[in-house]
Amino acid sequence: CRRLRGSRPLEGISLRWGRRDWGLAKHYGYASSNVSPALPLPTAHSTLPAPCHNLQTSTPGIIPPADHPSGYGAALDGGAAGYFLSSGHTRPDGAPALESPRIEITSCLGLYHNNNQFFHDVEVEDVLPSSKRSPSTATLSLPSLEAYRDPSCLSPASSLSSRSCNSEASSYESNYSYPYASPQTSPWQSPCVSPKTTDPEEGFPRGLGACTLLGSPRHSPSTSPRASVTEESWLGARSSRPASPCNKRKYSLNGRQPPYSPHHSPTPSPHGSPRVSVTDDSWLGNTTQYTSSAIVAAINALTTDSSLDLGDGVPVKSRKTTLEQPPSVALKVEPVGEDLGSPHFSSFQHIRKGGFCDQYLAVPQHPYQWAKPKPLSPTSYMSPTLPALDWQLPSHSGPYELRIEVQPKSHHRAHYETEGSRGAVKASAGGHPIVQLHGYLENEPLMLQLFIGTADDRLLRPHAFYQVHRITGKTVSTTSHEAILSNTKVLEIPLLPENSMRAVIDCAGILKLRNSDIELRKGETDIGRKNTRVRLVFRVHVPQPSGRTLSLQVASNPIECSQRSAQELPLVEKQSTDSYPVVGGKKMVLSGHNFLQDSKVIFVEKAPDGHHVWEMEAKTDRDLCKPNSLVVEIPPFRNQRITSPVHVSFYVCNGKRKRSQYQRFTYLPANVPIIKTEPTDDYEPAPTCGPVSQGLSPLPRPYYSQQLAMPPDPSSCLVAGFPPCPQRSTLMPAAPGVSPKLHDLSPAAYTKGVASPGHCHLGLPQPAGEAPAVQDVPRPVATHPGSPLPPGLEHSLCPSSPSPPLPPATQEPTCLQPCSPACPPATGRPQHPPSTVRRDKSPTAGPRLLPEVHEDGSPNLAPIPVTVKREPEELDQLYLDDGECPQQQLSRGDEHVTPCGSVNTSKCRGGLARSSQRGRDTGGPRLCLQAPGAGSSPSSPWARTARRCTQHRTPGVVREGSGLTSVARRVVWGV
DNA sequence: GGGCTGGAAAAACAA
DNA sequence: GCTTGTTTTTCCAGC
Repeated sequence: CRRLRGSRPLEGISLRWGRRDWGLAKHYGYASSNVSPALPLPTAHSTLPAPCHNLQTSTPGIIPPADHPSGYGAALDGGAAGYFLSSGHTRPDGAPALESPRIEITSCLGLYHNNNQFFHDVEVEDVLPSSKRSPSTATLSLPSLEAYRDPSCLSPASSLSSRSCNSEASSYESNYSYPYASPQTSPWQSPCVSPKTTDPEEGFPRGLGACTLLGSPRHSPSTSPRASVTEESWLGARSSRPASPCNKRKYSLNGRQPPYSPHHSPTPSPHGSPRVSVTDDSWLGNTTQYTSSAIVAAINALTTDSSLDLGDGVPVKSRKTTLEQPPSVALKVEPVGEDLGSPHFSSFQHIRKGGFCDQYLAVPQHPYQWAKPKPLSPTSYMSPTLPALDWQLPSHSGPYELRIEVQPKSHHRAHYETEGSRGAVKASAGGHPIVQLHGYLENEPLMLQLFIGTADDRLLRPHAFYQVHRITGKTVSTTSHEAILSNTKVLEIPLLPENSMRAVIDCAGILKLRNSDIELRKGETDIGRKNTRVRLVFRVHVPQPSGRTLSLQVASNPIECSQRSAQELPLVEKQSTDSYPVVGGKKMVLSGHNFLQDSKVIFVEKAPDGHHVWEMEAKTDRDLCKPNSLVVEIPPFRNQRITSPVHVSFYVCNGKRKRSQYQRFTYLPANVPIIKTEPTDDYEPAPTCGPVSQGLSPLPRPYYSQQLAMPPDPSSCLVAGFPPCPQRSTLMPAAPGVSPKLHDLSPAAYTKGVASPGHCHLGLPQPAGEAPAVQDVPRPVATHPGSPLPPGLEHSLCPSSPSPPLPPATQEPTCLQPCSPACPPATGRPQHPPSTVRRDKSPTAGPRLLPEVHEDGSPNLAPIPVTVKREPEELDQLYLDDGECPQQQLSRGDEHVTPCGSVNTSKCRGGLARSSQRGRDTGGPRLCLQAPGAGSSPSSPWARTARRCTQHRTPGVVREGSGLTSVARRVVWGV
């Protein structure tokens, strides 16, 4: 409230809302981010932690999931309910908590989903059990709606439906991983105070961010309503053309990390999305990422006293933005029924309110469109605790399986707001992607949700730079409806029994948001440059007899959305062979796109730590080379005496920076009978695959480094809120340092539809009918009661292991095995081999023998029997995603960065990579943090600040430009 | 006339 | 600080 009374003219805000944002705000509750610190949050404090599911997991003080019938739902409980119910409109002193204009929101759920049942309380009463009813009303103060851009600046060409709706859900990843990232992540472990996270939909994912909000001073009265005001915002309308560099996000540390509010949690509030930006080329190891995140959190806490002169070097604009604090927001929820008080419900509603993450920004929405009540309201929406969009969900559970019958094309040029639509995503063979829910025998239609997810090596989550775009017209046969969940546009498509619960996705296009716009969002740490791959993520919520909802999710194969990439980068879609004896010599046919006669195929073996152990350029048959096919001779493996399959990878290179993603390949022992596995086309994906995998893709398996690093334990696949399963604790203990990777449900799954171990867990753990899948704590496959062992499960044992038949193994071990080398050390990280090569400084020509990290035939390499490897250290490395060691991961591109593994001793050169290379890095212990900032240009204020800080060993902020190719922004703090 | 597309120039970045 | 190569974003034109 105070914020509204602050420097920013309230009138201005009103105008904005009245003009365009009103509808959205009203529906999505921008208030979330505006929670006033001053609000009486007796419960909030105690329950705030809930929002941050990650934290919950790691924080004893947080509501133990065990106490809750449902997994993450529990987390939502206290926090949400308590917060909302108690916050009310009055302050402790009895004074009205909300002095600023408020919006009375009715049936946020309904609005959110446009479900009738939630739309009106009355209806809810009549139709839904109290437990499923949402609070009748919520009162919001005018939030500091932060459109990612000024409404007036919307490109004329933009269609309403294509207007950006920013996704920020990715914060989840960080949250999720924190518990495992490092013990040092104290900030994360502390109870999250932010009520923001109470939102089930986004709460968890953004938990951190949310927490930050609440716990952060950002909510302090002084904060301006528009925390994320961009230059344009301040100055007014902007041109459709990016006003770069002004538009470039120039974060000040403050901007990202709000100061502490005495009223808030005593524990440092993690700042919004701590996630590190990762692009194809810049995927820095998770290690760094997470560590950095934790550090960021710590820094945040430290910086709250503002004693640090972080402002130096920070663009005024940035300061302006950061200094402002969002208007305080009060959310009043009036429970309709007894159950409304339940945390779940409250949480859900809260989420619907737009989550407290609106601090980031409000995306210009289509007022009327969203305001329309949705006619179809599948029961799935009745669940008050739908999982957040960045939650990793299984693709199948019990009899149900959500499957992508027809995968989308690997390329689809996304359109900008300034452009007209570029049409719906198409299927490779023409037509459009098709999704079907199997095992559902009810007559009630369900709603299929579709959103654009990430396709990098990290956990699947809404893509910050892309949004689904609803396509309409006479050519579109599938009806759809847009909704926004957690700032992520979601297309809702009915799944009708009469259509066999099958939907042709011909109504989904992809909208590209300008990098500068997204990067400017508060809390956004991802970078858009070269982050152009996405996946279509489908979700369906199946109501269970128990009244709960089972949520299934499946992601498509990666889709390259950039024009250039689509035109120039080689893409391997299929490979005729995925395994062969070490002797090599066999011809392998690669199918894909953009192959050239000069294309090179490089085989690479990586050690578990990511080091390249071996590299070999395979011979290609130029005469047979075609744009869509390439014939390559499998090179002999470096070691002809291996006793167990060795997983390697290869990629096609068309020249500098034009490399395909890694593809998997397995060398078999020379004396091992070859099992015919080709042609790939013949391969039939296992009917049931891991959770996140879509498993239907006949396509080859785009090789994702972390595919192999799938979390062995079920819990790992779960949302952060879940407590580690017994198996995990037993088999994979130690995991504070466990890499996030273990939780990663990478795209691996989608290759060949084989689920990674982790995926399997996800899929199996949730007993149908027992409780909402999303709320159930995943259990090891072996323990899963009602789930039959999914066919093809054996594949999950080692997704990366293609054909070699693997002896039957128990599911449990299977799940635990991911970290085992059996699953190839994550190898590839798309498009970065060169970096590694350079690092290795090994000869580039011909086979290279690098220091072997592991011996051939070691148990690690043996696909079976599956053994659990209890080596935390290795896990840490594994989680670096593609198996690259921290150093490697940090050394993206030409930059050589030392991993910032530890807070106090690591020597970080990330953001200062360039400076360091130029001898400006004075070295010494520093904190390496990721933080938003300005361009990475050495001459940029950020870089200068960083150098200065480094040289003087003073805190500073460095952020590599949005175009970071190697390392995300980070904060370098001289110690 | 609007939606789709393919190209490509301009601008922004990064090396 | 300048040059050059890349990548992103905006425009255009044709279907």
